[in-house]
Amino acid sequence: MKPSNPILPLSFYAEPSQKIARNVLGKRLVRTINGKRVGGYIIEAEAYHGESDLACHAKAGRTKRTAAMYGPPGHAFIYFTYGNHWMLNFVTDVIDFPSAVLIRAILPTEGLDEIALRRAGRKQKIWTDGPGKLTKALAIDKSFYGSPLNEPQNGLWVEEGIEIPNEFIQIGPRVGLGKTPEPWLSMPWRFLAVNPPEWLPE
DNA sequence: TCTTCGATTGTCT
DNA sequence: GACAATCGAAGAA
Repeated sequence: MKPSNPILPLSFYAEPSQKIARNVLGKRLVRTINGKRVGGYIIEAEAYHGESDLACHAKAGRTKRTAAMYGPPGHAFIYFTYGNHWMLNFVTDVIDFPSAVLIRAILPTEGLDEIALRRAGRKQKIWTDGPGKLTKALAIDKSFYGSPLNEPQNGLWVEEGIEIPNEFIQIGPRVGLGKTPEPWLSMPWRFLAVNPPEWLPE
Protein backbone atom coordinates (compact mmCIF):
# COMPACT_ATOMS: atom_id res chain seq x y z
CA MET A 1 0.00 0.00 0.00
CA LYS A 2 1.88 3.01 -1.28
CA PRO A 3 0.23 5.93 0.50
CA SER A 4 -0.26 5.46 4.19
CA ASN A 5 -3.66 4.47 5.52
CA PRO A 6 -5.36 6.15 8.47
CA ILE A 7 -3.67 5.28 11.74
CA LEU A 8 -5.75 3.35 14.24
CA PRO A 9 -6.80 5.53 17.20
CA LEU A 10 -5.86 4.38 20.67
CA SER A 11 -9.56 3.80 21.31
CA PHE A 12 -9.39 0.86 18.88
CA TYR A 13 -7.47 -1.08 21.54
CA ALA A 14 -9.82 -0.27 24.41
CA GLU A 15 -11.70 -3.56 24.29
CA PRO A 16 -11.15 -7.09 25.61
CA SER A 17 -8.02 -8.67 24.19
CA GLN A 18 -9.92 -11.56 22.59
CA LYS A 19 -11.86 -9.11 20.48
CA ILE A 20 -8.78 -7.12 19.53
CA ALA A 21 -6.90 -10.27 18.58
CA ARG A 22 -9.61 -10.91 15.99
CA ASN A 23 -10.02 -7.31 14.84
CA VAL A 24 -6.32 -6.66 14.43
CA LEU A 25 -6.07 -9.26 11.67
CA GLY A 26 -5.78 -7.49 8.33
CA LYS A 27 -4.52 -4.28 9.91
CA ARG A 28 -1.17 -2.99 8.76
CA LEU A 29 1.87 -3.01 11.03
CA VAL A 30 4.31 -0.37 9.84
CA ARG A 31 7.85 0.38 10.90
CA THR A 32 10.15 3.00 9.46
CA ILE A 33 13.71 1.93 8.85
CA ASN A 34 16.10 4.38 7.24
CA GLY A 35 13.14 6.54 6.29
CA LYS A 36 11.41 3.69 4.49
CA ARG A 37 8.12 2.01 5.30
CA VAL A 38 8.58 -1.62 6.26
CA GLY A 39 5.75 -3.93 7.28
CA GLY A 40 2.62 -5.70 6.18
CA TYR A 41 -0.71 -7.20 7.16
CA ILE A 42 -1.11 -8.76 10.57
CA ILE A 43 -2.26 -12.34 10.01
CA GLU A 44 -1.87 -14.06 13.36
CA ALA A 45 -2.49 -12.88 16.92
CA GLU A 46 -3.20 -14.27 20.38
CA ALA A 47 -5.00 -12.80 23.38
CA TYR A 48 -3.58 -12.78 26.90
CA HIS A 49 -6.13 -11.71 29.40
CA GLY A 50 -5.56 -10.63 32.98
CA GLU A 51 -3.81 -12.03 36.02
CA SER A 52 -6.25 -14.91 36.22
CA ASP A 53 -5.09 -16.14 32.80
CA LEU A 54 -2.26 -18.42 33.88
CA ALA A 55 -0.72 -18.28 30.42
CA CYS A 56 -0.37 -14.52 30.69
CA HIS A 57 2.87 -13.10 32.03
CA ALA A 58 0.78 -10.84 34.26
CA LYS A 59 -0.08 -13.89 36.35
CA ALA A 60 3.00 -12.89 38.37
CA GLY A 61 1.38 -9.55 39.10
CA ARG A 62 2.68 -6.14 38.29
CA THR A 63 6.42 -6.29 37.79
CA LYS A 64 8.99 -4.33 35.89
CA ARG A 65 8.61 -6.73 33.01
CA THR A 66 4.81 -6.65 32.82
CA ALA A 67 4.26 -3.00 33.77
CA ALA A 68 3.30 -1.94 30.25
CA MET A 69 0.43 -4.42 30.21
CA TYR A 70 -1.14 -2.47 33.07
CA GLY A 71 -0.75 0.77 31.19
CA PRO A 72 -3.13 2.46 28.75
CA PRO A 73 -4.29 0.50 25.70
CA GLY A 74 -2.75 1.07 22.28
CA HIS A 75 0.82 0.93 23.48
CA ALA A 76 3.50 -1.64 22.75
CA PHE A 77 4.33 -4.31 25.32
CA ILE A 78 7.59 -5.98 24.45
CA TYR A 79 9.50 -8.67 26.25
CA PHE A 80 12.50 -10.87 25.70
CA THR A 81 12.36 -14.64 25.88
CA TYR A 82 14.27 -17.86 25.20
CA GLY A 83 17.53 -15.97 25.24
CA ASN A 84 17.16 -14.42 21.80
CA HIS A 85 13.67 -13.33 20.93
CA TRP A 86 11.71 -10.12 21.30
CA MET A 87 7.92 -10.47 21.35
CA LEU A 88 5.65 -7.69 20.17
CA ASN A 89 2.30 -7.18 21.91
CA PHE A 90 -0.38 -4.51 21.82
CA VAL A 91 -1.76 -3.46 25.18
CA THR A 92 -5.55 -3.76 25.21
CA ASP A 93 -8.63 -3.17 27.36
CA VAL A 94 -8.62 -0.58 30.11
CA ILE A 95 -5.76 0.88 32.12
CA ASP A 96 -4.78 -1.20 35.17
CA PHE A 97 -6.24 -4.37 33.68
CA PRO A 98 -3.27 -6.38 32.36
CA SER A 99 -4.09 -7.73 28.94
CA ALA A 100 -2.40 -7.75 25.58
CA VAL A 101 -2.42 -9.20 22.11
CA LEU A 102 0.68 -11.02 20.92
CA ILE A 103 1.43 -10.35 17.27
CA ARG A 104 2.60 -13.70 15.94
CA ALA A 105 2.84 -13.17 12.20
CA ILE A 106 2.50 -10.65 9.41
CA LEU A 107 2.31 -10.85 5.64
CA PRO A 108 5.08 -8.48 4.54
CA THR A 109 4.18 -6.14 1.69
CA GLU A 110 6.44 -3.12 2.10
CA GLY A 111 10.17 -2.64 2.51
CA LEU A 112 10.87 -6.20 1.49
CA ASP A 113 14.50 -5.34 0.84
CA GLU A 114 14.95 -4.20 4.43
CA ILE A 115 13.36 -7.40 5.68
CA ALA A 116 15.52 -9.53 3.43
CA LEU A 117 18.52 -7.81 4.94
CA ARG A 118 17.56 -9.01 8.42
CA ARG A 119 16.35 -12.42 7.36
CA ALA A 120 19.28 -13.09 5.10
CA GLY A 121 19.41 -16.37 3.31
CA ARG A 122 15.90 -17.44 4.21
CA LYS A 123 12.94 -17.98 1.97
CA GLN A 124 10.37 -15.19 1.96
CA LYS A 125 7.72 -17.63 3.12
CA ILE A 126 9.33 -17.88 6.55
CA TRP A 127 10.45 -14.27 6.93
CA THR A 128 7.76 -13.17 9.37
CA ASP A 129 5.71 -16.27 10.24
CA GLY A 130 6.59 -16.30 13.92
CA PRO A 131 6.61 -13.73 16.75
CA GLY A 132 10.38 -13.76 17.13
CA LYS A 133 10.87 -13.71 13.40
CA LEU A 134 8.78 -10.65 12.72
CA THR A 135 10.46 -8.58 15.41
CA LYS A 136 13.82 -9.52 13.91
CA ALA A 137 12.59 -8.68 10.42
CA LEU A 138 11.28 -5.28 11.47
CA ALA A 139 14.10 -4.50 13.90
CA ILE A 140 11.74 -4.24 16.87
CA ASP A 141 13.26 -4.49 20.33
CA LYS A 142 13.05 -3.17 23.87
CA SER A 143 13.41 0.41 22.68
CA PHE A 144 9.71 0.32 21.75
CA TYR A 145 8.62 -0.83 25.20
CA GLY A 146 5.58 1.22 26.19
CA SER A 147 5.61 3.18 22.95
CA PRO A 148 2.19 4.38 21.70
CA LEU A 149 1.07 2.82 18.44
CA ASN A 150 -0.48 5.92 16.92
CA GLU A 151 2.58 8.12 16.56
CA PRO A 152 4.53 7.64 13.32
CA GLN A 153 7.45 9.67 14.59
CA ASN A 154 8.22 6.81 16.95
CA GLY A 155 8.86 4.59 13.95
CA LEU A 156 6.25 1.95 14.77
CA TRP A 157 2.50 2.16 14.36
CA VAL A 158 -0.63 0.38 13.12
CA GLU A 159 -2.83 1.49 10.25
CA GLU A 160 -6.16 0.54 8.80
CA GLY A 161 -5.82 -2.40 6.46
CA ILE A 162 -8.51 -4.55 4.95
CA GLU A 163 -11.42 -6.45 6.40
CA ILE A 164 -10.91 -10.19 6.42
CA PRO A 165 -14.20 -12.15 6.32
CA ASN A 166 -14.80 -14.65 9.10
CA GLU A 167 -14.57 -17.53 6.67
CA PHE A 168 -10.84 -16.92 6.41
CA ILE A 169 -10.22 -16.71 10.14
CA GLN A 170 -9.14 -19.81 12.01
CA ILE A 171 -9.55 -19.88 15.77
CA GLY A 172 -7.79 -22.25 18.13
CA PRO A 173 -5.80 -22.67 21.34
CA ARG A 174 -2.74 -20.55 21.91
CA VAL A 175 0.69 -21.82 20.98
CA GLY A 176 3.76 -22.58 23.05
CA LEU A 177 2.17 -22.40 26.48
CA GLY A 178 4.14 -25.34 27.81
CA LYS A 179 2.93 -26.39 31.24
CA THR A 180 0.13 -23.85 31.55
CA PRO A 181 -2.77 -25.61 33.29
CA GLU A 182 -6.25 -26.02 31.91
CA PRO A 183 -8.55 -24.41 31.12
CA TRP A 184 -6.12 -21.69 30.01
CA LEU A 185 -4.09 -24.07 27.90
CA SER A 186 -7.04 -24.75 25.62
CA MET A 187 -8.71 -21.37 25.52
CA PRO A 188 -9.44 -20.58 21.85
CA TRP A 189 -7.67 -17.26 21.92
CA ARG A 190 -5.47 -17.65 18.87
CA PHE A 191 -6.68 -16.04 15.65
CA LEU A 192 -5.15 -16.80 12.28
CA ALA A 193 -5.95 -15.43 8.84
CA VAL A 194 -5.62 -18.19 6.24
CA ASN A 195 -5.49 -18.27 2.47
CA PRO A 196 -4.30 -14.66 1.91
CA PRO A 197 -4.70 -14.77 -1.90
CA GLU A 198 -8.47 -14.88 -1.39
CA TRP A 199 -8.69 -11.61 0.51
CA LEU A 200 -5.56 -9.69 -0.48
CA PRO A 201 -6.19 -6.59 -2.63
CA GLU A 202 -5.44 -6.75 -6.36
C1' DT B 1 22.91 -14.69 45.14
C1' DC B 2 21.50 -18.87 42.84
C1' DT B 3 18.32 -21.72 40.11
C1' DT B 4 14.81 -22.30 36.95
C1' DC B 5 12.58 -21.61 32.80
C1' DG B 6 10.23 -19.43 28.96
C1' DA B 7 3.79 -16.44 24.60
C1' DT B 8 10.80 -19.54 20.09
C1' DT B 9 13.84 -20.56 16.39
C1' DG B 10 17.06 -22.99 13.67
C1' DT B 11 19.64 -26.92 12.94
C1' DC B 12 20.52 -31.62 12.88
C1' DT B 13 18.93 -36.54 12.40
C1' DG C 1 10.51 -35.00 14.48
C1' DA C 2 13.80 -34.06 18.29
C1' DC C 3 16.64 -30.86 20.71
C1' DA C 4 20.14 -27.34 21.91
C1' DA C 5 20.95 -22.31 22.15
C1' DT C 6 20.84 -18.35 25.13
C1' DC C 7 19.85 -14.51 28.76
C1' DG C 8 17.06 -11.85 31.64
C1' DA C 9 13.18 -11.97 34.85
C1' DA C 10 11.01 -14.27 38.58
C1' DG C 11 11.02 -17.00 42.57
C1' DA C 12 13.38 -19.25 46.12
C1' DA C 13 17.01 -19.17 49.64
